[in-house]
Amino acid sequence: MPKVSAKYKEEKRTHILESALKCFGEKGYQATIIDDIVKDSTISKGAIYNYFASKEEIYIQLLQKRTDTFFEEMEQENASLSRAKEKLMNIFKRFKKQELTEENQQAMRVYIEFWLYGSRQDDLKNLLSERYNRFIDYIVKIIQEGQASGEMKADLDPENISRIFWAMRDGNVLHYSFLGEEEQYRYAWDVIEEMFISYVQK
Amino acid sequence: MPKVSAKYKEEKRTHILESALKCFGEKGYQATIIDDIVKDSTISKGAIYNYFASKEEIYIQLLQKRTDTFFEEMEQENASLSRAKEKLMNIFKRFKKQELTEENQQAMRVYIEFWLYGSRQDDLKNLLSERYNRFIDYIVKIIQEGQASGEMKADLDPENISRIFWAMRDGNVLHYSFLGEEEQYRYAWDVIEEMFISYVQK
Amino acid sequence: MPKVSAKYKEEKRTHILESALKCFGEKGYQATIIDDIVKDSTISKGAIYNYFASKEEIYIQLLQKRTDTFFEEMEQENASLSRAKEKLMNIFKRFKKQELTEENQQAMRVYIEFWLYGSRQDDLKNLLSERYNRFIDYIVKIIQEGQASGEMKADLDPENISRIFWAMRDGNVLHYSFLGEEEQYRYAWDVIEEMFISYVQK
Amino acid sequence: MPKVSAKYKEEKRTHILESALKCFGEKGYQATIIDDIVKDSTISKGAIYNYFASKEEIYIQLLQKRTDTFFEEMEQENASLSRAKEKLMNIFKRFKKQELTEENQQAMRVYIEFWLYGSRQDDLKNLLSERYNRFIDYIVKIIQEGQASGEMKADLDPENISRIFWAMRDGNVLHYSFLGEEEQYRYAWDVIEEMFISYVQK
DNA sequence: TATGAATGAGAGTTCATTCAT
DNA sequence: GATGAATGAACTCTCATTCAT
Repeated sequence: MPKVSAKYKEEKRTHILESALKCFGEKGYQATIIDDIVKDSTISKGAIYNYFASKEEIYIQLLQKRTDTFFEEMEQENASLSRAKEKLMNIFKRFKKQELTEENQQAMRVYIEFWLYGSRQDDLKNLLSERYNRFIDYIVKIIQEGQASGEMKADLDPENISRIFWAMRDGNVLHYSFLGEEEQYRYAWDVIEEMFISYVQK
Repeated sequence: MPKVSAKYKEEKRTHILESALKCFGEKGYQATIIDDIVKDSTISKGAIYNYFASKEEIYIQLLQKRTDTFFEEMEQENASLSRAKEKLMNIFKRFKKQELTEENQQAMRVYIEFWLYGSRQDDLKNLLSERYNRFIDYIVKIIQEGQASGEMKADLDPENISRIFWAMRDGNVLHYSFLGEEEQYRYAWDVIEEMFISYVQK
Repeated sequence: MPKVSAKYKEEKRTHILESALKCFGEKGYQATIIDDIVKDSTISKGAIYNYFASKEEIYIQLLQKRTDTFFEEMEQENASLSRAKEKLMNIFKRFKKQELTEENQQAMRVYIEFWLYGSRQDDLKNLLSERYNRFIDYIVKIIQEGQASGEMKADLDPENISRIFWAMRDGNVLHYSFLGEEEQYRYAWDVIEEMFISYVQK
Repeated sequence: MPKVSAKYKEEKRTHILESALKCFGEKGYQATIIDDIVKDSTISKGAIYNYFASKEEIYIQLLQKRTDTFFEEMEQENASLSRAKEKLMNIFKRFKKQELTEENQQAMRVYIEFWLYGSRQDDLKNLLSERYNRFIDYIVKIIQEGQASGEMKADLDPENISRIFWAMRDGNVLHYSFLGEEEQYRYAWDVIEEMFISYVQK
């Protein structure tokens, strides 16, 4: 019989992850020290290590959680849409709205940094690959739907197009997270959407 | 009367920078320790500090050197081309060829990591901003030329288009540097070129 | 809820300071490395840095603590004495007794070294100036009392006399700390007392 | 047959010593790095090591040279004086005049620092002891002359008196080198002279 | 479970000294 | 004799992780 409820533990985990995201976003993963998270969360160092085995694990779980949330929300929103193009445009819309919060900008930074960091460590690489494929697949399916319904060009390679989509998005986020210019980010994203949609549709 | 020739010193600097690029590329800037560079270059730690004031300075000089080289080479190649579209396509071609070397893949990684790293330190931020603007301007001018000659759509915002160009490129490089799949990178880049060119031209 | 009591922490601090004093005394401030203090105190390097921000801060706190102790003790002893001359003689007595311990000899050395060291760094200079003035003032007041009560010559400049007092003391300590000859130090100090007292009194 | 004259070498040595004194005075012995001396003297690092075996040796020779110069000059000045008291007063006068130059203030600092530094190393300790005794003896002889001629109290212990003299001087110099207040230094020295002379004379 | 003091293996950097030219 | 580039041991300080309480 556990001393504290599962709910209590889950909340504490979430609390730590939120603080970690904030710290990683502000200072970067490598530059963040555990004491930063202690200070921000007001949870003791020992307690943090009760919930997570290492600093790296905090990072990983953070990523996992955000990825899961992204797909849950996207799935839900897109469920009501029938056309592939609408779904695609909805994703563009989401990124346009969502990413302009301070919190999200930091989250993006964290995720790019981790990408670089993770690409040198085999155990992480698998994890990141899986995650990457999930994102790729998501767009692949939409493109395939569009091709099936005749909305999109039949001769597109869905996987390649999907890669391009995420490359554009990550590139834009990379620049934005560095430059911090909301207006220009949004503006660029609009034009990217136009370019992309006009390219894939018939 | 200098002890060694300027050429000798220049070569030594270059040698250190090459080793540093290799190490940074393999392990990342933050994860690379000076002793890695010592081992790779077989130059003593003290000697390295005779040529560079700090690990950060090595990074900066690396960036500077590569940037300069890029512009020199690009300028030269493009000098013989008269049409804006040709110039643009030449840049696409260059990235397609160039980036597939192992060395270049690492260089890209280094440059993206530094971008993240630098975005939290004011002194570096200025440096990176300047560098960024140089790249932006380069494409801006080509777009403007294309608009003036009637090759490209008149209603494009050259600066925005340039941002998009670099975002796409950096995004693609980011993915490629992580995934390391040459074929797919090249393929994606081809399609990006097609999409981009067809979008900007009349 | 603190993990350990304030008393525990205070004792640990004191323990570190004692080891530091011993090391600084034996090898000098600059020549002492943190590992010397680690070895002597059997407290880990990290723990030392939990209590003090830097090697310099250890030094400063050491100085502060000893200065405070000196004034507290002196104040207490002199409280029961009514005549200025008695107070002055009491200080002489104290130095004669006190300084012959090994520990004190080292402390003196440390304090002189720090004086030289600090005289080149502006932040320390202020600190040392303040401390110096505290010592000067202490004797100034006694001289003024003596002048007011008619025990001491009215035409003395109390501040100058005070400076001379401390110059003589520091000079004597400097020689002693180098030569380590207790007997001669004590003997010299007796004669200095005689010379000084006979000069200031009516 | 030497390639360069002995005179040339001697000048070069002197030049290095002058620069070293300047550097040591400004930054302290330990804080001075060889490159400071290189810069100030415009003599190459290698050349400096041709003339001196180590940084420490530069220090030692500096001390030796200044000590020799002091005694030579003092001997010469005092040769023309017949009375012990006059000789003593002449030494006081010398210190009053001499020490107020910037150069001398630094020299004093150097000498005190070295004293502390040297007191922990046996090889230096002997050297410094010898030097110390030379200074002690110098005043001892004057006191003895004064006692023989009846100018000074017969019951003084010349060695102790001499120690006191140097302690006062070094203490005063120590304070002055830190505080840098010429006026007060001079003023204190005047009063010390008065106190000392009146104490030793009949 | 929670706490935060303790640990110690590194990290970047410095600098006296050497030695090939 | 002169040069200054090269060397590498040594230094201060950091911080992820552990563990007694």
